[in-house]
Amino acid sequence: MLDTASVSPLETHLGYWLRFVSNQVSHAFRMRLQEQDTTVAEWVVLRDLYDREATAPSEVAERLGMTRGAITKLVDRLLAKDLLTRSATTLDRRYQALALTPKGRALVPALSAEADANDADFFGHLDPAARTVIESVLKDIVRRHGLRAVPVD
Amino acid sequence: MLDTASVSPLETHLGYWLRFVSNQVSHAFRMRLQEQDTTVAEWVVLRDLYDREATAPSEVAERLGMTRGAITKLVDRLLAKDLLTRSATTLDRRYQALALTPKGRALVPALSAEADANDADFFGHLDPAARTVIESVLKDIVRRHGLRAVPVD
DNA sequence: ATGAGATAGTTTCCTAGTCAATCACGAGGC
DNA sequence: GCCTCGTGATTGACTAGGAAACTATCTCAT
Repeated sequence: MLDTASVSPLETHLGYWLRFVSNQVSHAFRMRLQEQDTTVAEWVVLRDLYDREATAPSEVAERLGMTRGAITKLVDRLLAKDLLTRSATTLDRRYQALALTPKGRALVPALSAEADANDADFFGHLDPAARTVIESVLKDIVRRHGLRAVPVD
Repeated sequence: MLDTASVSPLETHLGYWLRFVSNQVSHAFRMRLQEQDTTVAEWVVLRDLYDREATAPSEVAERLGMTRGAITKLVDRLLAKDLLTRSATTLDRRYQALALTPKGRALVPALSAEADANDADFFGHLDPAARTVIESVLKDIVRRHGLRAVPVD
């Protein structure tokens, strides 16, 4: 018999279950988006741009918790798909202005519906009390630890 | 003013908060493990091997929800660190036997302590009732949706 | 016994990130 | 007015993992 006394099982950690469920939710969402030829990262950027007139890549990076390099590449892909535009700004030529194209703007509600459906699929059955507990605990943890922004994956 | 009426904010999704917190927990854990020169994926494999005499790579892959290819590479790294051994089995020469080295075995409790500390850091303050609610809800969701195994990242 | 699949592991190619170096631009001290 | 320094964006090197092709081995029906 192996001596395993000093090591607690992974399943005793709440973080384990959190990650497990979170990954399943994300994976299911990824599958949904795949049918719309979109990735989760792309969705998050499109969503971020949806309620702003125009915004700089570095601001998007900041809000989404990604590096500027990642945003550059992500934006390249979205440009290729004609979902957004990247244009120079007049005031400070270092900055770029990102904005959705009509095509990009039109896509967001459809993706948003997938997000809603996915969330309902996993959490729709929760009774309101439980949902409230979870939501407030998670937000509280974010408040305690979390200054950093939206993680993507 | 932009027309954003039809699109619900991300923050209304429980999955958003779940991912947010889960990523923060994972990130903090990654930082802890980094000080021990270990990655999360390595930890999970070591932990998996800890309470088994020996096991085949494909079984590890199955249990951890990774591909066999990923395990091959992960095992290569762990071999290089002298944390486990890979040896042929006599009965079926396709199979390999993975087992911890003494060094690997000795490392696990230290890593486990980090995992405990990390979990306590994020969830230690929860009152038992809230913790119970969350745990049971998460496990219930896994039961409903989740046949797939432990996600790594 | 042998040939057709099934299975274990490895390898190759691809993707999507990070990090660090670099380039372009602007601001502020002198 | 310049020079230095900070900042925005891009690029290249690197990493970890997935998908699928490939190799070796085993199993089983004939």
